[in-house]
Amino acid sequence: MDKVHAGRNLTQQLVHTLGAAIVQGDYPIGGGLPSEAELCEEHQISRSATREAVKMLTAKGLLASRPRQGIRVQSKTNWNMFDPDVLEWVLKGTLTLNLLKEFLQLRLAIEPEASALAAENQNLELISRISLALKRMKAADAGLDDSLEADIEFHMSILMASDNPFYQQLRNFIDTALRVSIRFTNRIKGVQTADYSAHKDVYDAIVLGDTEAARSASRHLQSEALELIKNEMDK
Amino acid sequence: MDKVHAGRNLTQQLVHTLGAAIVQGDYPIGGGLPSEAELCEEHQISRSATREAVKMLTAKGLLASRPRQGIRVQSKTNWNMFDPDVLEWVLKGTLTLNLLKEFLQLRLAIEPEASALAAENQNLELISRISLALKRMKAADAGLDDSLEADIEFHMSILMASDNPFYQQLRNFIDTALRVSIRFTNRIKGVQTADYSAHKDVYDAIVLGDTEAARSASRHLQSEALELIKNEMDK
DNA sequence: ATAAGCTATATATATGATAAAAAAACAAAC
DNA sequence: GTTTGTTTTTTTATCATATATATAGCTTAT
Repeated sequence: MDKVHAGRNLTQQLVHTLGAAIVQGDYPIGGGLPSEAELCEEHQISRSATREAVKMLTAKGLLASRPRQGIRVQSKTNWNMFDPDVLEWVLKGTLTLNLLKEFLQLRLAIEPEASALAAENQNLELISRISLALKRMKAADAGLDDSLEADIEFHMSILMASDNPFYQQLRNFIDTALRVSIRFTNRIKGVQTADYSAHKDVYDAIVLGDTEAARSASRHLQSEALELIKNEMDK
Repeated sequence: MDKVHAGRNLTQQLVHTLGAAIVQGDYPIGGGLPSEAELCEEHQISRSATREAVKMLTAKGLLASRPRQGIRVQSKTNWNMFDPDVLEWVLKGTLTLNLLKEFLQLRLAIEPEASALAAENQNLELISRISLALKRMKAADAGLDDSLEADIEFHMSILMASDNPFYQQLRNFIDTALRVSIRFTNRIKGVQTADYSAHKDVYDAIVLGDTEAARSASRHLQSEALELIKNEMDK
């Protein structure tokens, strides 16, 4: 069995194989994929499984199919970039400094506002999770915990504390992106441990209920990372 | 033929019927849907069509299915809220002032930053589209164009001008949400025509390349709408 | 009591046949 | 010669049925 797809059923295997291939540009946008029958041939699976995979990719905005016209790759503007699968394919397939920059430009919008909401709402239970994540970061500095996991946990708990389902839904999105892009950012500079105090600033502002300070501390944290990438791109 | 679903094939009809029903809470979260076979019975369609619909809803994060366990509704945190279909079902099915507030809290993060990026990038071709939308808004004030369409076009063109694929991808999302929620916001106060000058402020700052002014003008525009909702909720 | 094995039942997969849709080729009318 | 209407053809869409596989719950051996 294909180790990459272990644990998945045939349909899901094909979804991931095709999804990654499409995003990587193996099939021309607007142009056609192999026909249903040819896909069965190529991948040696039944029409049911093939059709179900195509339908799932259609649901994610990557494909469209019509009789006589075949299966076509949709234009990029139709791709559900916020679908964790699609995002993962995009990041793994075409990760560049420029894409990383664009991702950070989005976080620069999201996280400061989420922090501000967290400060405003004062949901103590959700805020305590931020505190725990911060402790994990400190422990990671001392080599007692995983730095990446602690960092992710911190940012996830902020999104949760916003108490807004739209921000909360972005957890999967940011989680996926952080995991994929971390090797990139870490390679550039000693990012992982240097910014504990910057993270603490965000937490402190949230605990105090200082909306404006939370927004600004979080913005500071994000824009530093963004500047790092921009500098790297200028080289 | 069911007029609501005209023009769609059977699979897509079932996707929308089930999607709307799930989001509205017709089926218990975590609990089960009718079995595959029962769904065929109920909707009088074949297993292929039924399975393909279930797979599409699975791709959107609403369902999960396993042998012997059946088809289950996923918890809300797994729903791809940024999928235009899901968003439409959520907004149409459960639109409340609170949900509208949460949506505006997200726009408050996105649009100011998109405006800032637009000002920074100075992509003249994309910026000219904002100008056209603004002209349409003015025309709409004089009854010569559709107010809602012009307003949507304005906000879409700003997202495009950000020149960032993640922001651009939010076009579908914000487009859907604006269309559904407009009857709500219009009902509250004379929102539609009053804010031409506020929109123009955003455009002017972008044209001048004044990043900070663009952010702040856009933020002002969004937060006014948010305050309106909050006041309404306090009544 | 616990773990290995069995059973029942749901989805997963395979395959054949038919329907419907739409592009392309063709024919007719003007 | 261009337009308009019709037929052809190809592809997906749908249906029906058979088989495989996975798993929750039960059974049984130890």
